[in-house]
Amino acid sequence: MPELPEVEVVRRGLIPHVTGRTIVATEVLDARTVRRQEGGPTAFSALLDGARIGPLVRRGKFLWWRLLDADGSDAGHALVTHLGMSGQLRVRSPALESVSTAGAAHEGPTSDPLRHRRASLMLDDGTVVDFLDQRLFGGLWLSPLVAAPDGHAAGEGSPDALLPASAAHIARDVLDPATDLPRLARSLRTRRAPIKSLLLAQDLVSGIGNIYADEALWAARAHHDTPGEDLSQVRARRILEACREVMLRALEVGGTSFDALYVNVDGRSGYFARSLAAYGREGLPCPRCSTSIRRVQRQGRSCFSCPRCQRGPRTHAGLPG
DNA sequence: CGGGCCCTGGAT
DNA sequence: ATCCAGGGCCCG
Repeated sequence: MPELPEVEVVRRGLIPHVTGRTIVATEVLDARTVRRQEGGPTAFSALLDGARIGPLVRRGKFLWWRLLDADGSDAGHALVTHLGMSGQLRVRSPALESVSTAGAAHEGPTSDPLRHRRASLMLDDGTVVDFLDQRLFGGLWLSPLVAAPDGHAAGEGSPDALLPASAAHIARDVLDPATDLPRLARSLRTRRAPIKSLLLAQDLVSGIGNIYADEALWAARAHHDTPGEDLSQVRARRILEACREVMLRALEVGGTSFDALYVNVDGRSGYFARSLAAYGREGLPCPRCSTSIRRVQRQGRSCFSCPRCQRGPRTHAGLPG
């Protein structure tokens, strides 16, 4: 599942292939992929046609492409991409295409590298960027730029404080130098909701999904059910620092992937999955104390934790887990 | 702030 | 045939 590190890997992978290029055509195979677009896929394609690609910027799990007019001036809007659950951005060059096609013909339809292709952008040098998405939770759209109120760079890779209006409600992420961790920790401590819900709330702190939330809570020896208001400042900070560390570590090895849905921009999977300590490890030993990792459901999502290292507020009470 | 929904395909 | 996976948005 693409969370911050995976999206950052995609951003870095795309940059050399797309920056400075011009979009000469777009193809929308599934109209549902073009979301929140005034005028729908038709307007989407019309506005993108002829646009030049400027900086690629990421905030949390949102990745946007700044666009320039033909004369190099800022177009005032950005191409926003969100990978959702299963989205991928893949780069194809004419030279590689024949290789891929040959491989697919040999191995059958399930290994078709363009399976679940929903949209494509054709660039002026022949490069094609494909958006693949099995579950259709991801999407592409154009959004006008607005200024981030704090005046800092809007996200990783941003030349200025401008960001898409449709991402303006997304908080800065824990890797953003403009994020004030102590202040964020204090704001978590004003909330009654369980800490894991708070870590997943993208309008408080962005980029964290179910996997890294569980990993960070494990690393910080914190229980997912602990209300934010019950955390000390030190403990809240420690959890946020764990979020930062676990995502930096994932970034170093190219992101997480374990169900073959996610691959990076070159089509290769990251391999952080090997070093997951809690997530997806129900019944397996905790790497710290060997107690069996336990899985419980919260708000329809799985939570994996060590019942010994991560003592919670309700270990004896009625809730399952 | 929690629950339901979107959506597909692999597992059971 | 049914369940499960979950990011983000919308609802009450």
